[in-house]
Amino acid sequence: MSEEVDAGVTGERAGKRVRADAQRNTDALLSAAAEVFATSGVDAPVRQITAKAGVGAGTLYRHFPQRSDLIAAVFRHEVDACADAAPALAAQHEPLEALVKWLQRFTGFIGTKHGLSAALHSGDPAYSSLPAYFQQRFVPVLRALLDRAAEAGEVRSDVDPYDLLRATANLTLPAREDDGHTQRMVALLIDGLRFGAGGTVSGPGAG
Amino acid sequence: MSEEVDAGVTGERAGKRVRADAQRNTDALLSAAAEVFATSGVDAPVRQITAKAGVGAGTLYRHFPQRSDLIAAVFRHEVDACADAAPALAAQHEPLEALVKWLQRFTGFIGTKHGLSAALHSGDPAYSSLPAYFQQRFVPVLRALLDRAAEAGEVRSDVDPYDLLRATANLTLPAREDDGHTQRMVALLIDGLRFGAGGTVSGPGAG
DNA sequence: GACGATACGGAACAACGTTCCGCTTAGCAA
DNA sequence: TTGCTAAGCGGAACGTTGTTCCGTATCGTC
Repeated sequence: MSEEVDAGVTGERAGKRVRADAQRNTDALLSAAAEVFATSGVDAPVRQITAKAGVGAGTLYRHFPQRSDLIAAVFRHEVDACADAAPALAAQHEPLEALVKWLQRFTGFIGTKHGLSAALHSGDPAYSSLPAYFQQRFVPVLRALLDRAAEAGEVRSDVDPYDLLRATANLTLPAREDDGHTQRMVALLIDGLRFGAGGTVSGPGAG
Repeated sequence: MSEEVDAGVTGERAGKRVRADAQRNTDALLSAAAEVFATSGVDAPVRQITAKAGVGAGTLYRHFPQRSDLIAAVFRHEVDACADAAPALAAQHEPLEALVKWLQRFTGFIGTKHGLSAALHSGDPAYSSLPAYFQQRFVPVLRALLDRAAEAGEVRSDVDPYDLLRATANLTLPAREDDGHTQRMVALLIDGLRFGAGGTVSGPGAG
């Protein structure tokens, strides 16, 4: 799932040995960047990251020539964690409930990524690999949840998972403080999914 | 509708006479900013605007101490134009159709404002006046459309206009190219509105 | 035409992303 | 252990940005 994307970032390529200090600094940078991104967003000053990691600017640019490389590396495991949560939810809950709960989990994940949306849509080709990874991890997960709910007759079957993924992310990312707006609007989207579904129609309120 | 927001930006305050060169430069800056914003987004370098306007940096900061002042002044008439389109739509179309058509008009307006979303949600208090103006112009307009459609039994009545406004804008702004995603997702939102409404339930597809 | 108030322009400053290069250090061989 | 070499390191330095400041130019009036 991450054969090409990984190479050149973590430095654990097959044919080359990595010097110990290089690996150490890479890890320190990833750790520091994760903290700084969560605190100040992905647009945080580079020097803030290098200072926290205790390395020079040159070191950062050696390991992550593109800023997107650093961002991608930091977020990849969070993406994986969110995607991997879906099977458990599907096993524990009814189809619609599992779908709703995973979307809530997804909004929780996206909600901490301030500034990421702007970066993704900045038009800078350096960020082009990020949406691809998001997509290839999340689309199958959401498709499975949607299909299961559709087979149960609880949601309609004509909605593209990628559409719903983008829409949910777009609704979530711009929120600064959690005033319930995101949850209400995602619930509204889910009601839209249920509208006209084959199953029983009970009433609004998906969450 | 714009008593407080206007003062101090256009320079046409009541008690003070404005020097001719000051007014000339204000107009030149507004005109230049409008062009630059449309071309390079609202994050365009300040010097690009001052150069096009043929003024110094000091002149810009004198007339627009906050960057948001300039942005607000440039976009205000576009906001007004969009808001003012609602009554005509309401007069020409059925309640639900008028609501849908105005939301489409609204997405068209928002769709050209690349970078504005990031600015609005950057957390910088300097931009706090912009959402206020958007809100005070658009919320009453959308509320009227929603109320009319709700009275006709075509949509539910428990949706806050401001919520719907933000959601639609959030769905629209991040789009780089128009692949129909925004229209599909706004249609899904509208289906969510129709879900559980008092009137007849016909089937999905609001557009 | 002269005067005071107002506004102008661009140099100057601070903070940023990014590059570059002399120095350090890890890894290996003897 | 010692010495060698290539890889890697740190931070100074550069260009670009937003923003401020102040000597100078201009406007409006007498």
